[in-house]
Amino acid sequence: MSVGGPTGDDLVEMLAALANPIRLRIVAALAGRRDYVSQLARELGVSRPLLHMHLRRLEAAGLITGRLELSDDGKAMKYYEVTDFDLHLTASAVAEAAQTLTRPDPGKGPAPKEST
Amino acid sequence: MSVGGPTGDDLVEMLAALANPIRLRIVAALAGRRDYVSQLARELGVSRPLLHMHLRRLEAAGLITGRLELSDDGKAMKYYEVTDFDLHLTASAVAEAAQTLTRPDPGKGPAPKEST
DNA sequence: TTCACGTGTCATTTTTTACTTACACGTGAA
DNA sequence: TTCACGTGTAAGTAAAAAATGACACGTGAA
Repeated sequence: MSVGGPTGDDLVEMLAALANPIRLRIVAALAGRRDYVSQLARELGVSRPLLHMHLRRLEAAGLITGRLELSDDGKAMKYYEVTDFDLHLTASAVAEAAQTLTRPDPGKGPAPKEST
Repeated sequence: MSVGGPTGDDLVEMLAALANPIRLRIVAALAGRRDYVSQLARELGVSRPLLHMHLRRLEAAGLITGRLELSDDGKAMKYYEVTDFDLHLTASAVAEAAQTLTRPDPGKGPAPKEST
């Protein structure tokens, strides 16, 4: 067992979170040093509202975490850092995760016909 | 160097391809045995046009490959099978891949202002 | 010929994501 | 008070992904 296993749904969420250039760069930026929102927005060249959205998606997937801190001059800064995620993706790993998928409920019934 | 590395763009494409319940189940289904389109559609309970779209996305990402074969009774069947992909995702691996991202050209200029 | 089963695509709608703009709130310093 | 800098969110639009339905084509068997 490499991963110890996120459920299929969790895996989809993690993959979807990483499957975006901006979010990939966010994770990359936070890989070394933690950072606060406004500063990160400046570094990546994106607007804060947009960054905020991406940060939420990454945090929801469990790839980063953020906490609010008070700086010396009294400002509330939200610092984000990456978690120790470690995903090993192979065909068999995917096969295992897929067993716990609940999302796409195909109705279990007969597949949609078309011609007859 | 762990991965040997898909470029950032390729990585995004692979992740996007896997970040979907149906496609995850397609890979899972093909993990053991190869299969042809119509049969796979029945097994997964999805329409062929939809499956076709997902197969294309997976194949474009290099996760599966398909080839057309002629069955004994003369029918053209397209068989798909998984490739030997092996993605190891960690914060540092992402950081490395992010360096070769070309997609989200932020214009390189000053970050979008808002208040001032 | 017609049916069953295989292949494929085009057109359209529905649903999500991505993104921008504008706003509101709080605090220390000028 | 006003400015600079931090936080967050709501509203609306643009773009991309997902999904459906209707086609067209080919072949062996009834």
